[in-house]
Amino acid sequence: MGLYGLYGLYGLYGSLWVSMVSMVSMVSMGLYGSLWSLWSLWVSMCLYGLYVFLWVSMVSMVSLYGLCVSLWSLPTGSLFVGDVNPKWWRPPLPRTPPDTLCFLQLDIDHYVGSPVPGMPGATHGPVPILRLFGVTAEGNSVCLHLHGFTPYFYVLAPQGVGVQHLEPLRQELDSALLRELRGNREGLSRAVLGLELCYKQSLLGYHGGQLSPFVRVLLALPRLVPPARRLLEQGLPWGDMGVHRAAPYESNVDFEIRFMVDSGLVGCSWVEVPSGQFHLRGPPPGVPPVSRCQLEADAAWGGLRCHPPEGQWMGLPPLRILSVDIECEGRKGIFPEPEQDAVIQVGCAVQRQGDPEPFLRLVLVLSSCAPIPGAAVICFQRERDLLQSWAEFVRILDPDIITGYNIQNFDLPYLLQRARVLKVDSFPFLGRIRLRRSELRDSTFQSRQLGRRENKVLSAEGRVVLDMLQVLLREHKLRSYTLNAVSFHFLQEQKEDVPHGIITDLQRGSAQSRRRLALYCLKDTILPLRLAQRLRVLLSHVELARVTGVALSTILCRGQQVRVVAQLLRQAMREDLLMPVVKVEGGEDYEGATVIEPLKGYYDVPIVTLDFCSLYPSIMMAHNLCYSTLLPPGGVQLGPTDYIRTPSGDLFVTSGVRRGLLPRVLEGLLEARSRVKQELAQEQDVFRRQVLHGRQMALKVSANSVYGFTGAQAGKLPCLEVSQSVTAFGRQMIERTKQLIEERYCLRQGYPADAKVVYGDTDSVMCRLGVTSVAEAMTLGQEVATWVSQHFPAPIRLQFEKVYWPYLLISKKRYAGLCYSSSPEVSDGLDCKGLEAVRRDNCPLVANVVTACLQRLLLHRDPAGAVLHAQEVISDLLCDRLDLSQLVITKELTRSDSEYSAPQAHVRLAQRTPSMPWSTTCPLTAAITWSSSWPSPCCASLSPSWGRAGPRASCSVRTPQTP
DNA sequence: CCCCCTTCCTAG
DNA sequence: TGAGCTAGGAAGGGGG
Repeated sequence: MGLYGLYGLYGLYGSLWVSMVSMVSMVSMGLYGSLWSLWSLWVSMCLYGLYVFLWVSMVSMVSLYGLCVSLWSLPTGSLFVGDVNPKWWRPPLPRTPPDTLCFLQLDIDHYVGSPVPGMPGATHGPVPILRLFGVTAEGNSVCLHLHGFTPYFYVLAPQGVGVQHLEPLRQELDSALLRELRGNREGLSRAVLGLELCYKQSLLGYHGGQLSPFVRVLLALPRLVPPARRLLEQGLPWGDMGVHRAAPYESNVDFEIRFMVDSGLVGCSWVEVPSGQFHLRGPPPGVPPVSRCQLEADAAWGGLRCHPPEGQWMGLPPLRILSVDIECEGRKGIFPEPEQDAVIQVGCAVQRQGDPEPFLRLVLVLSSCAPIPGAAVICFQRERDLLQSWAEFVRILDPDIITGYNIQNFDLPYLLQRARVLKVDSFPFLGRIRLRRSELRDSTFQSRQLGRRENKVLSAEGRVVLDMLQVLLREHKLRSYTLNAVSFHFLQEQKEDVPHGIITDLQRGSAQSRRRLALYCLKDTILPLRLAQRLRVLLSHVELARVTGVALSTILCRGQQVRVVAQLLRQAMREDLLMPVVKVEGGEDYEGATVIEPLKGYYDVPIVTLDFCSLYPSIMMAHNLCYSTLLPPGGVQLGPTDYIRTPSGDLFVTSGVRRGLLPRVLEGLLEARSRVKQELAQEQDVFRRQVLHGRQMALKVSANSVYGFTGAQAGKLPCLEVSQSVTAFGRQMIERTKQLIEERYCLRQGYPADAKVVYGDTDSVMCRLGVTSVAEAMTLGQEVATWVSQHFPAPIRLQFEKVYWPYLLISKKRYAGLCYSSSPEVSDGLDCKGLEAVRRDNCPLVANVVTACLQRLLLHRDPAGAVLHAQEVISDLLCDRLDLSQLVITKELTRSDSEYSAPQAHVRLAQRTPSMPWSTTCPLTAAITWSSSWPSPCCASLSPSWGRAGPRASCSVRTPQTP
């Protein structure tokens, strides 16, 4: 009796709590969502009652603690109750609640909610609450609500401002803001929490180092920042100081970034809340949980401890990675549309980070399906049950990361839309917040580099969507990005052979044919997991998040700028420097790097390549180039040794006066890079080497993008003085290097020959030093590099990179050569830059022919033979590389026998190829022409000639436009 | 035929 | 309100 009483009481109590907590969420949901949430509320109420009942009645059986929490996580429906595989649950919670709350944070966001008693910050009205999602070392999922962190920004105050001016200004701004809040439905009573007078400096420009008065504007909600900034910028009365238009600082910093920077928290790091400083959500009198995580707690912002990702805090907990793939019942020749075409199968594979294999394979099939060993098959008669069950599966499984191939733009949107069409009300709740509807958002991403890219974004709070297609598009330049091509390239493994056209037929066939489709579907979930594993995608992205200090999801779905901003802010904060908000204006372009005029030709002698390592970062470090060291024209007067004039005419103070922020940031990145390179040198495992290589590349790209950030005119903080100084130094350096080498390494100075810089681009020079062997070239190259380096300030360093022999220089940015980088005996193979062999805007035949010709020329060292056997090359290609049935010789043209020209063979080939992803299905045509003029204006040529300097040759082929 | 523009993709 | 940068070759199109 008593127990039943408790049950009902606690059920009521719980439901009240849930309803209160859900109020705010419901505001943002539509009517439909609200209806659903009411229903869910009812279910939650029952479950909560049951949960509390179990809790109270089994207090002594502590081992059931985990089970209770699991029950609380039960899905809202009951489709699965009989089918739940124990492996689906996360590991149970430890026997006793944790003493300290320690976990790896994977995702950070914030929401506006009601204050929780006992937590810092406002005690009534809406408050911003940060939310950290993560996983403990034991593999339990965590949701931590952090209270008391306040959004803020700064404005520059007029000289002579005093604390007495603050309260009138606060009231002015406060009432202006509240007036703008139409309706003020949340009942905000105070928009401006406070103004603080502080003394800081702008990080833009050196102004003698004096501090200026700034006002720090603390606001009740992050969304008040833009209007507050606008009001202050437009001008408000500052008491007796009159109306002042105040320049804003750091008002364009995202709330989460602000929080991470201020807390010293980097992405994917371990955090800890000490004993007694957090309150686990749970049974009364605790606050009821709102998430699906196993552990949920509240803590004050100040109670969070952040462990730098070093030593024991470098590892990762057993994260759960869910890979998903769906099959649709498409109509003949029509791409599946969720408004019409059913989802017939959903494949899932789940792997723990660090495990070699998935521990769970599951496929949900519409209609019957024959069993599959090693995989669970669940059959459904109705599509809506299938969809609902999948969503419930996701909620039970509680994955940290959702992966797959093109899930971001296809599978997930399709499922969501299909569920909407079929009115599967409980479907779109895929995140970790119980009452939060998963929504689809269109985002356009535009940059000069990548062009315009349209993406869909699924909201699933607390889970990270990691689409392998997006990762590969960003990080690898491939000819084709189909899952099949990519798997073959990286795994030497391919998809199950099921052509698109027969999917519907297989579905409509028998249990056996649906089994075949299920195998195909499962394979498509396994392949992305294997790809991610082989390319160490998770590890390298985690590393990037840690290095640049932003969250994993930021790394995955945003650009380079936000990473630089985060690093800049961290550095600036330590020195009381503030980031101004600059206006975007379409400025004119600035001058970039020098490309040395190539001495075109075929070189049958060793050519030494020397390059400046991390040229632009090292220039910025060597000359202390930064926002904070820029001396504006007509600025403070300084002694002649206190500043430098860059080759572009801009002035910067020396590091003795003030060390720049950017040089410091770069130091951090490059030191991390050299640590990784040391590791790389000791690593034996092929694939771990690839990771480390990828990681050091990522650090290099991060360092290089610091320069790009200063030149990004549509960016957060462009500073062309910095970027044009960097490139101007670079231009000066490469000219100087050429001059130094040619003046010292010559006959007149006692060297065996006159050295010649035959080519160079941005940070590299290719030199003919007059030596006749690779070994000599390496030795002399080292010496030259060391000697030249002495002429430049640290950390600028010219290093020996490799030797080319032979070397074919066709034009700027187009060359090839046989490469020796470590051993003079063993070549590293052909290196080919800019030629059609490495370009993706031609059909594969073109690249193949060019590669074959380059091999003849550079590997077999037989330029004449390359032409004489032109037909043979084609025959080789026909036989070895291409399917004869796919090639048609449409035209055979003249064979010139003029004594001044090499034999010409004009052959027109048509090749049917699977189209490139961005191309249509038209067959591509390649015209291959051999001619004697060089460099040839022909569309395609491989043509040697003999001049006074010896043999010369060029090779290029093009694809004509498809008619 | 030349010149100038755009588009694509690469080098660094 | 979110987007790193410039140089440069190959090729097509349009205008003179």
